[in-house]
Order: sequence, then C-alpha cells, then structure tokens
Amino acid sequence: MGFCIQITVNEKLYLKNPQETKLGKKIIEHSILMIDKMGIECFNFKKLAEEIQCTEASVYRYFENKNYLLMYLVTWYWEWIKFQIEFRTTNMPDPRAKLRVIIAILVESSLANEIIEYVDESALHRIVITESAKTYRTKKVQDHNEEGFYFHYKSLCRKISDIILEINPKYCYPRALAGNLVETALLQVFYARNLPSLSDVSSGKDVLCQVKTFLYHIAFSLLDEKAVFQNTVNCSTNGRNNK
Amino acid sequence: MGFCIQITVNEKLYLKNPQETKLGKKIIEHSILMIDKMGIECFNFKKLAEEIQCTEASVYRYFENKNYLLMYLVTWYWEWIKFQIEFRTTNMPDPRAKLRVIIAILVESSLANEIIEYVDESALHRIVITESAKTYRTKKVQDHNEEGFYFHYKSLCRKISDIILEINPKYCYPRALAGNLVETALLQVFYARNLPSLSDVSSGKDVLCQVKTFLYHIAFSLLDEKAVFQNTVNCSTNGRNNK
DNA sequence: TTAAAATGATAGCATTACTATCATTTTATT
DNA sequence: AATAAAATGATAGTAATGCTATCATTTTAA
Repeated sequence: MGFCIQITVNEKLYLKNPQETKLGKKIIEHSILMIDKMGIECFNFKKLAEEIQCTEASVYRYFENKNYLLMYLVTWYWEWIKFQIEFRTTNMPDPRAKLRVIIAILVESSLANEIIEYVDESALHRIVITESAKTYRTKKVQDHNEEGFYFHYKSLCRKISDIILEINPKYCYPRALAGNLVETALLQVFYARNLPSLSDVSSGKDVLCQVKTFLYHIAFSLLDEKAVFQNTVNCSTNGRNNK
Repeated sequence: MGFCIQITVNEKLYLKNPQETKLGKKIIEHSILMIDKMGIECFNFKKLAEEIQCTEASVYRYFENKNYLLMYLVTWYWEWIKFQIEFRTTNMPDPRAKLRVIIAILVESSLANEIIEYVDESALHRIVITESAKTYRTKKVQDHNEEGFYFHYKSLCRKISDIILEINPKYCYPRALAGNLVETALLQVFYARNLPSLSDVSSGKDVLCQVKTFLYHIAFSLLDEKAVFQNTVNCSTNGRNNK
C-alpha cells in the first residue's frame, strides 16, 4: 500500500544485495545499530553474526569485509540525502530557498526517521559523522574512485554546486563550497557533541539548529560577496604582505 | 651550533620519549616515511621493525600501538605548525596580515623542509591530510580528550580564533571558522590530489596556491560581512522559507 | 668500574579476518 | 506436489595481527 522507496547503490560494494533478502536487511539494520554503538574499530562480522543469530560465513556472503559494509552504509546515506533533496526542492523556483532547504536536510535529515523500516536514520547519521572519513581518506582512494564508490557523493556535491551557480553564476568555487558545506555539516555536529570547545554552539540550545545557522552564514556570505574573488591573485607573496 | 627547536607533545602519547634516543628518532623518521607510503592501515610495528633493523618489542617500548604513534605524529605536526605561526607572526601589528600568514602556513608549511633532520615535513603533511581524521573521529574521542590528546590542536584553533576576533570582535563564530579553515586546508588539498572533481583547482597550476586563495576568500569574506550574523535566527522554519 | 638503561632474541598466545566444504533449509518454478 | 535452485547453517581450519613476557646482551652514564 502507498508507495515505496528503493535506494540503490553501486553494485560493486556488495557481493549479494542485502536489500533483497530477509537476512540482508537484518545485516543492514543491526550493523547500523552496532557500529553506532561501538564504532567501526570494535565492530566485526563475528559479533554481528552473534547478534543476529546467523553464521559469520553468511555475513561474508553479502559483504567482502566490514570496510565495504561501512562504505555501503555511507553511500546509502548520501543517496538517501539526495532523494530528500530531490523530493523537497522540486518546483522551488528560488535557488536560494533551495540551498536553505539543502542545508537543513544535511543537518537535520536524521530527525525524520521512519521512511525505511530496517534503517535507523539517526544512528546512520551518527555513523556518517563519525566514520565516513575512513571511507575515502585512505591510500585506496584512487582504486575506490575507479570502482565508482564515490559516485553518489560526487553527484550530491554536483547537485549542490549547480544550485550555487544558479545563485551566483560568477562564483569561482562552486564545487569546493559545496563540499565544504557537506563536510562542515558533519564536522560541526561532531565537535558540538564531542569537543565543544572547538565549536561555538551553546550546548543548552538546539545544537543542530545552531550548526544550520552557521552553514547559512557561510553559504550566503560567500555567495553574496560583492567583489567576486579573483583566482589570479598573486601567489608568490606567500602570505607575507597584505594587499 | 646555532639554535635548536625541540617540539614536545603530551607525555601520555608515548611510553618512552622517542626524541631522546637514537632508536626513537629512527622510529619517528621511518614511521613517517612508511605511513606516508603505505597508509596507516597497511603499516604495522612488525614492518617498521624490519625496516629499521630492530625488534618488534623495541618499538613497543616506545608506543603502545600504531594508533598512539599516529596520534603522536599528528600532534607533533600541529605543534610544529604552532611554532611556525608564533615565529612568523611576532611583531606583526595587523591581524589581517597575521591571518594571511597563518593560512599560508597551514597550506604550504610542508614546503619548508629542513628544520628537524629526522622528520620529513612534506611526508608528515601528507599523513596529516590523509590520516589525521582517524585520530579523533572515533568512539574514543571522549577518553582521548580527557587525556589531553587534543590539547595541541585546540590551542592552535584557539590562537587562530583569537586573531579572528582581533579582526572582527563582533564575529559570532570565531572557533568554528578557525576549525573550518584548518580542516578545509587539509580537505581541499586531499581533494585536489585525489578526487579533483570535488574541488575547483585546475591541476595544471600550483594546487597549494589555489587552495590558499580559496581559504583567503572564505576567511575574509566571512569576516568582512557588513551585517554581523545573528545567532538568534528563527530555527523552527527548518529551511522551508526564505526570509 | 660498575650500575642502570636500552636493546636484542626468542617464544608464545589470543584474536582477527577471512576461506572452504558439505549439509540442511527455504524459496521459486512448473 | 515435485523438483531444482538459492540461501543459510555448521564446522573446521589457516595465516596474519597485535600484542606480552622473559632473559640475555650491549650501550650509556655516573
């Protein structure tokens, strides 16, 4: 009844599609909960198998190892974010309004938490915040990139940078700004929760809202800048002078 | 002859100070080269011991494990950056000029590469770019924070945020901006080198310089913004409207 | 010269990260 | 309902990893 969303990710990330079987969904469901609880370092397939009462071998039939599983989860998350952006910005004529919605989704998406029954989006958001850097900051980036593992993340950034260019077609750093917004959305929430002295959020109030406000500030200050920045600035000064 | 810089880091990060013995320095020197080459995942103490012709047990006498060693190296790096900032900004009256120097150091520090003989600062910079997130994005952040492992990073960010406030005393997000500058300095270089479609640098020209220019743009656009941002913005709109 | 500190040499052990094989159960097809 | 195919279970095993412990030897400092 009603409609149903299927989120699909790069097939090379899994050996057998976990979304097509009961056990597969159980693997997704409980790996999210367990990684959220214990962190990817302490998590392993043996513990997961025990938790969901199956054999270790069965888990290995779905994923090569826990790193692929993590990559799968993170990729799934970005695809889910893209879906939400698509869904909530269609028919919006104003690109500025779009960007505001996107920022809100990046920060607060995890609050809306009942779309896919076997995925705890809040927990997954925490995983992405804490662990996602491990999926691409590695010596294997190049290989993983060739396999297309970052396709979903890239297309998200691409979507954001297109909107940035709608707002300000002369803006010089659309892609860098897009990536910066996405990463800052993660990092500032992480700081606010774990190392508050590195953030400016006051822990009393709503943390996510404050991060959102900071992102609005970054985005619109940079895009509204009167003087479009020149990429041809003299680089040889090495920061020693000030003009 | 001349003078000598000693960079000291939190004592809890090592079992025996590697800077005080010949073997210790060899451990630092070659671990930097090896982690740079193979990444922290493939690196281990057995390989390191083989490389420098000592026993595995000897390495374990200096560091509990490779994660502590990584944390030590990253911490050392931030302390080294702080020293350079101290050194190159003293007696500068203009805080804007200071911030420009800091940004240049964050991006290009590794080019000046002959200060401490057993540390390859270029390689260390690459390690910090690729691996540093693993030192704090972990379930153990809280514990590590209590041990003071992030003291050096925090004091760097503090130093930067103080200068930000000198430039614009009313600025609402001095710490978040400081952290953002530091992290963006790492991330954009990583992207430019590994996933260029996520950055706006043209690979032909000097990558570091372009990243520097981007950071100048962020810093001074945000700080020069006429309307100081209000932290009391209405958060309940959830990005759905645009006023 | 002698004690202390550092390192070497060797051994061992529990855990991890898989892989392989064959048996059993579940599911889909006709 | 019969049967093939797919999925999972059960079990076993192996190579590598990440240490720790012990005692001998060398180097360094007093």
